[in-house]
Amino acid sequence: MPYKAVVNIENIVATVTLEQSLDLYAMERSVPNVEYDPDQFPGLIFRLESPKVTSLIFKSGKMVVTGAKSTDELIKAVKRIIKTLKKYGMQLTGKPKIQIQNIVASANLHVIVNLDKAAFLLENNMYEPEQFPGLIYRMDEPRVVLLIFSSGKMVITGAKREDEVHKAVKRIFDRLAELDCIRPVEEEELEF
Amino acid sequence: RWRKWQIRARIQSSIDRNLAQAMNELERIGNLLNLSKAVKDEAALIYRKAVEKGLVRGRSIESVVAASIYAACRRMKMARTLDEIAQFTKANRKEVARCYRLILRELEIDVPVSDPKDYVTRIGNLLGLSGATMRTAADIIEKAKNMGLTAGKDPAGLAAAAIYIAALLNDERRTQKEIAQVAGVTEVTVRNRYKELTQELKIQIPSQ
DNA sequence: GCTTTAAAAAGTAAATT
DNA sequence: AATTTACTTTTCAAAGC
Repeated sequence: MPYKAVVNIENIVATVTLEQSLDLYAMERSVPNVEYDPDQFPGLIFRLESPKVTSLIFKSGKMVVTGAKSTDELIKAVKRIIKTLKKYGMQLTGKPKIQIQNIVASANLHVIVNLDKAAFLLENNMYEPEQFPGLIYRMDEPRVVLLIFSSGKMVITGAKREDEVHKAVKRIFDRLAELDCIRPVEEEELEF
Repeated sequence: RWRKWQIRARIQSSIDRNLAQAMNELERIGNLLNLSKAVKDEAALIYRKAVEKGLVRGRSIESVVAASIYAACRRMKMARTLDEIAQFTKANRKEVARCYRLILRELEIDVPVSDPKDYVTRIGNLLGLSGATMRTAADIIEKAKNMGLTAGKDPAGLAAAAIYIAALLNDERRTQKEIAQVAGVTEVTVRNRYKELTQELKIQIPSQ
């Protein structure tokens, strides 16, 4: 079974530290299209159209940026968020510190996975088709969680670096192969 | 020395009090679900392990009891959905599921993957179907498994469709609606599984 | 633990048309 | 019966209850 996995980064969650406190009430008044309801959630919600990301901004000057599909997109988005806030009169100084907290990716192994067999032979897994169609596998190294479907498609989450995603996909493919839990796809429609 | 004994005695008495209350709950829910003594005993054993490992701290006794019953049913191959069990508790399905996952992780308990055949037996009995029909349905499930049609699918939905087909083949037809109701799935799910099973297994349904 | 945000996978569900 | 929308699972941070 040749290894021909296709991996896609779907979402990057990152924290941004501005190192200065912010007046979210003033921000809500001057910046358009923001949501702020401190009774519901302490963060102000700011949506950037391009790159399409959503930011949760806190009064401590820390923010959470979600939705980026690459590191480049994430950095570009953070710059634009800060530029936009400045445009509407927010006083921002210093350079933001960006930290990736979680990377969510999808992958396709292009094989059929025998989930019943994998559930029996694999360690640290949970497969409850009454609750969810995927097998949940907690990998120790790299430390990520994979949601594996019988179609050979999967979700990889919990990674902090992109190489961890690729490493995890290769590792689970090898593991499933050695446990004899995969078989070729009869006929696969090409996706473009 | 004395203090250590005192602490141990206090912990033991708290476990005893917890167990006494839990066993009442277990008996109540178990009877409402018409579970046999063997299943209730298994659930009691699982619950006792959970208490000893301190898994009940910060959680309601009722939720952990419900989760223990679910785990016991799975081990004893007594098909019961989480919803069926959770309906007799104040907790919702999500909370019972959380406790169940905790039990699976923290206690070294092996629970086999849910088998649609267990649901065939339960649905067949609830509908008063013949043993022949249930055996036909079990055969359909076995063939579906071998063809890889069951992975990721709700075992209750698969069993419902297999029962629907088997009942038609054995001339004791039941409507999709009544099967869906006792199986705890929607008619749409029964129909979707029915289409897939008849097509992939090339089952010919005699027209009425 | 909860609240909010994003995203994929595949199954199931409910509301419209 | 086909669409659309929405929820199941997993991950992670933020501040506060």
